[in-house]
Amino acid sequence: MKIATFNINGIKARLPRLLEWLEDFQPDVVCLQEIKSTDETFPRFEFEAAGWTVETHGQKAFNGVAFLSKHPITDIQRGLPALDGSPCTDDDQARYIEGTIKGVRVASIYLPNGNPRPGPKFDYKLQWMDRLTAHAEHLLAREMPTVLAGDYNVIPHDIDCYNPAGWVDDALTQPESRARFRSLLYLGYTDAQRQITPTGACYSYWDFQRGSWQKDNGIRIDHLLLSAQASDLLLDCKVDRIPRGKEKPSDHTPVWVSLDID
DNA sequence: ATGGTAGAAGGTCTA
Repeated sequence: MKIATFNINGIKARLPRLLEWLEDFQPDVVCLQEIKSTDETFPRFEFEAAGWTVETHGQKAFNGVAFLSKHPITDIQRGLPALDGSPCTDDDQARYIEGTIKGVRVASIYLPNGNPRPGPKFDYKLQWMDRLTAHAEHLLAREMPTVLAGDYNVIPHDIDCYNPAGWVDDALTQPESRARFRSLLYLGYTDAQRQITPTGACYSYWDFQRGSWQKDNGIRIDHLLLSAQASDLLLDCKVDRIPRGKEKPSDHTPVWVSLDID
């Protein structure tokens, strides 16, 4: 079973490229971020016609997350709960969707960027991460394979950045951001990419500007975190750089895990 | 310090 995460940076602009990649790569589940569409304007039919189950949590113009799945999705939850587990009523940004697919609890996460810093956007990022950590802990109590996949907007270590010195003031490298990412690992989640490839660069994002892709000036911010039950099933995890090199690409490229489930 | 690119919109905002 292959589960991929892909920040597609606009579903309408990426539609033909994404359909091609789905046909080539044949994932079971894709966690999408930055669909930049509402549920109503998501091009649902184009995917359904190709055999995909579609579940979205969108908003106008910004953010938005979704699932594409070859298998049924059950027990869907839209939006990240508040710290106490109750539905969060004052968060109007669509950044989280969760569901069960073939017995695996899967989340598609678009964590706030947090720039500029300091300021309200960085404060929002940190409180969102606190809510994610609290919810991730609740998920462990289900004792089912769980995959938290998405654009975390966190560069976990300097090795995950082409030029750490140039990013010291950025929200993606701040100690507060990195500590909260580590708190997910301390709960017991495994960073699948680092389980398979402990050292070396595994970039998943290259800026559209300054020839970043051509110079491989990338960062690793798209992650798949696995509960122990999912980690026990982990066969492989890779970055698929091919989509980033095509015409009209997203600035991100897919990262995927293969789990030992038929 | 500025601007460089891209997407959703059809004016700026976000990244």
